[in-house]
Amino acid sequence: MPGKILVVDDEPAIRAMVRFALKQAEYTCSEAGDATEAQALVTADTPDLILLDWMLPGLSGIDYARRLRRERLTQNIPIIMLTARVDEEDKIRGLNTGADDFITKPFSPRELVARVKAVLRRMVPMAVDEVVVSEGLVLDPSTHKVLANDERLSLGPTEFRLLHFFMTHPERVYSRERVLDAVWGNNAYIDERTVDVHIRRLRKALTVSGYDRFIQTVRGVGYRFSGDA
Amino acid sequence: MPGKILVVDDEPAIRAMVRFALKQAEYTCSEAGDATEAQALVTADTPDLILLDWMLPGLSGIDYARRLRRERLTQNIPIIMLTARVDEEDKIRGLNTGADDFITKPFSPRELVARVKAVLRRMVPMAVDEVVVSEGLVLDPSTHKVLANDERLSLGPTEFRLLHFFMTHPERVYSRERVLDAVWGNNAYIDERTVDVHIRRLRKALTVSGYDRFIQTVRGVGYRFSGDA
DNA sequence: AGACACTATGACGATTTTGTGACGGGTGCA
DNA sequence: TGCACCCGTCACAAAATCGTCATAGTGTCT
Repeated sequence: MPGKILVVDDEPAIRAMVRFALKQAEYTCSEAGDATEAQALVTADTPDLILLDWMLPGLSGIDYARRLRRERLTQNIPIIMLTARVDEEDKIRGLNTGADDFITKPFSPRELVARVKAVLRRMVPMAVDEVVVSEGLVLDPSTHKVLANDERLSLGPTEFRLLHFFMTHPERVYSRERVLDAVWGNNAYIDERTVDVHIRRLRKALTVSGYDRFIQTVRGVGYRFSGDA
Repeated sequence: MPGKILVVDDEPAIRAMVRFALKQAEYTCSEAGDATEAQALVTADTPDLILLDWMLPGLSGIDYARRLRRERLTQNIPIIMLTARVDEEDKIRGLNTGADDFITKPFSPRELVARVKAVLRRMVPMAVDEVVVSEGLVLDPSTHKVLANDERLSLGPTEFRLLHFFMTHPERVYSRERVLDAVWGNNAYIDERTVDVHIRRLRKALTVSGYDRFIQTVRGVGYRFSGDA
């Protein structure tokens, strides 16, 4: 399950509490005391969610949130604002921060985790899959796009899953049965030959950019995805 | 926690109990015995949350909730429905009331306050008024206008929110379920295919200026907003 | 070479998914 | 009250994808 969370607050006590609560819920978290520190951590290892204190020394939480929203790389990261008092909430709300939620101090660990879960569930779409790359072949599950040498190629759902499976399990031969389990699901009543057909379709799609050679047939055993012939 | 809460119930005993419990938790509250009274109070001083009895003399709680949801000014106010018996809950749930939570009578003051707190906490800022731009497409939430190549195009409220969502979450694929959550709200009981229809309407609106290509359908998964084909 | 086993490929009908126009209901406004 | 608009749902059309089959092709072993 996903969960790198960045906590930005200048009060160590708060950070400690938050860290404890998040650990409890099996989230990993990193901490920063101000926007500068935070930015360093963000670029180093992009978090899945940011807990951001409203009042920060230096660049304020609001301004930092705006900045994050403007940058392409970070604009999809959900932000939860931490505010000291409730009446600040309305103020902030009117200030075009891109906050996805607010938590008012003081808050309980339970409350914190509940909100984090809610926001992650709502904002982070689908699975937090990683982009898979293999010698010029790029497969991105979150955008559902496949690029072969910067050239976009279109695959059907099954072909997409098939390629995804092979790209994440390269250099190894898989029997048709195993492929069926992995790509179609562990309990599909599908003829094994069907795998051949989809391999064929996938190959055809990859051929236009010369990547069909990546899919190799191992006679009597199955198929393998590999960079070398 | 400041919170103006409107209690709508025709039984004075219930109102008294609720009033007491809420005062205890430092909420201010106003009371109404039917929808007409309630509406007067709502327009006079918009509450932060409404406790609404299911059965009311005159306009029923369900109908009143629906009405509140439809009006722009009140559609963001969370509503907690009070029901007499548990099995009514499912019934109401299926009726597209916009209720955010349910409480079954009889209930303890403790439970009441807990639910009220929870719902208020869950309130997510809907208005993030920042102009969003994407390759000649300009969307301004504050004026509620959309420009495509300086050409004004008119969208319905839902289409507007849909476009806003996609423009602020580009590239990624979103399932119909996610889109419903994000655009219609987390607790709308709406058929998933409705998303298709609104996508269709949005596409038609964008077509005149050639921006319909931005909305791509990913078969078997959902939709994506992206500049490149 | 010939037989055999396995794989590649194109076609086809069936199924699933999406696009689209229409309808009825509801609301706000004149 | 009548009108204009917007919404959610439906039924049907259109399109994409799927799984299977028949057949051709390829490799392997004797």
